[in-house]
Amino acid sequence: MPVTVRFAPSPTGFLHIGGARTALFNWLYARHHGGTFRLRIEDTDRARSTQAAVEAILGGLSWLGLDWDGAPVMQSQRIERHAEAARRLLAAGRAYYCYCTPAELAAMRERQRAEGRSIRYEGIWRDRDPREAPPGVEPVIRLKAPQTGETVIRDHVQGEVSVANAQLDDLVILRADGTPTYNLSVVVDDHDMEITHVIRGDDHLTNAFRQTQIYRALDWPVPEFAHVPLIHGPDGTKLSKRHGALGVEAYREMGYLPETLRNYLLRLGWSHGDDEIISTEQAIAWFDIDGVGRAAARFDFAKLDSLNGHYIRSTSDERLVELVAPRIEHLLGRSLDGAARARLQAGMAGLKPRAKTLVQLAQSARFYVAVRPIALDEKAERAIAGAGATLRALAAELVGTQWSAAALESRLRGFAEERGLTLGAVAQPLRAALTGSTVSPPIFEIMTVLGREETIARLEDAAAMAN
RNA sequence: GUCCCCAUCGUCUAGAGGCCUAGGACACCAGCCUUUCACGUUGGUAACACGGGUUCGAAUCCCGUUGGGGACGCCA
Repeated sequence: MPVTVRFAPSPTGFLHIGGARTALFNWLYARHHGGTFRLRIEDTDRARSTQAAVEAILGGLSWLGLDWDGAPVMQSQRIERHAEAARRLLAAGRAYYCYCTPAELAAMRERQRAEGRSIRYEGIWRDRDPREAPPGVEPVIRLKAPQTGETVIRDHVQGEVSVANAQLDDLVILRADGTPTYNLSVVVDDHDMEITHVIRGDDHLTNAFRQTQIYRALDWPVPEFAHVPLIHGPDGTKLSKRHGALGVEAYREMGYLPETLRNYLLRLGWSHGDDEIISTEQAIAWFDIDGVGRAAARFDFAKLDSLNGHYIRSTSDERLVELVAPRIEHLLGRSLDGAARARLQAGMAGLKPRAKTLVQLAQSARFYVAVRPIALDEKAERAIAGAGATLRALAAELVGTQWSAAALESRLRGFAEERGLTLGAVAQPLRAALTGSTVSPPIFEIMTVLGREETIARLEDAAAMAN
């Protein structure tokens, strides 16, 4: 049977990093096995689902490069089909009406909590005659779950996991208003979509037991399960929207490349020996569930940064200019003309090994396209303080110098030597004058990118400021 | 509280009984390279949670303890 997997987010917020990894694993599994990767939007919580969230999720997946097969299934459009399954179970005697009110159930849970017992529905209406139903109460439908024995799932990550059926209660499958609940909807949709492998977060492990019971009641085959450990925050607890989990678009804004995220997320919980830098092609070739570990992992920005630096370094100058130009335009509050972009392009080779993120790259590239007189930071001001005469002499010296990095370097070395200065003593004020900073790419490279006229003008600007 | 899961350097992990004096990556420290900062490169600090078994032999198997996490909705 061909592999069919799905990613089934609920559109109640952005696509967070845990969801992104789940999507990645499903996508890789499908691509590796030549199968199908489907999307299902679980929007049956009409109160919390929003169209904006649907778009954020689709946008996040697209940015990550995870393309799905076919149109996304909107779960809300299938509730009639779900309800029908519930009615079928009712007719077959595998489900029953329950007339408990939400208030009664809350009181029951409260009592159980107080008595230190496990919290579950006690089957009050399981065998009770519906004719005893209190007037005016719309019933829910509950699954008549097995009460003895155990339910076992064979999970591809967790192994064989079983739970005593006595631990599981008769869950609601259809609400009083006639709408289906989560576990029923998932089972019906996974069945109808012919999902062969359910790969999802560990937090769904207990749902797998209930879903297995629903599959059995419906006489449907149970799919393969793979429950992937969760990604924890730096504090070691589940990432959630309420404690700092970020959407993938936040990572984009912070200047991470999609290939970085793919590689990083892949290595969080999955491994292939000692391999760290793994291209997407390689990942598709290598990925399988047996490489997934069983322990939760913590998210670490330091490693993400390091990986991103690697991918920035291996990205073409052209693409980097495309990515960084809008950020610089935003910083500057104006658009860049062709000459400015040409400078960025020319300077990119020296800029990119110094950046971990596109944010840093934009910041460090800014001086190339800044308009004179450029602003100097504090350290740069200190670097030129008292160096006015040197900078002026340097400007004069540069008028007739051949304009290549090699020629400039030998000329500058001579200039420093004549004055009994180290190269650094000349280079630092020069760097400060040209870039406004004490940290930059190689100074001779910068001069060739800036050109003679701009270089000399910036030197004179700085000289004037220095004394 | 009940149930389920997990446990190797600070972090991500390799490890499927002898190849382990436990390997790699990030971070950190030191050196080299060097006009600054990076990049690169060399070296270093650093872990099998604990206690019992099983075995000639255990990071690897079993049991327990401890610690961590997850789930217990007419949310998904």
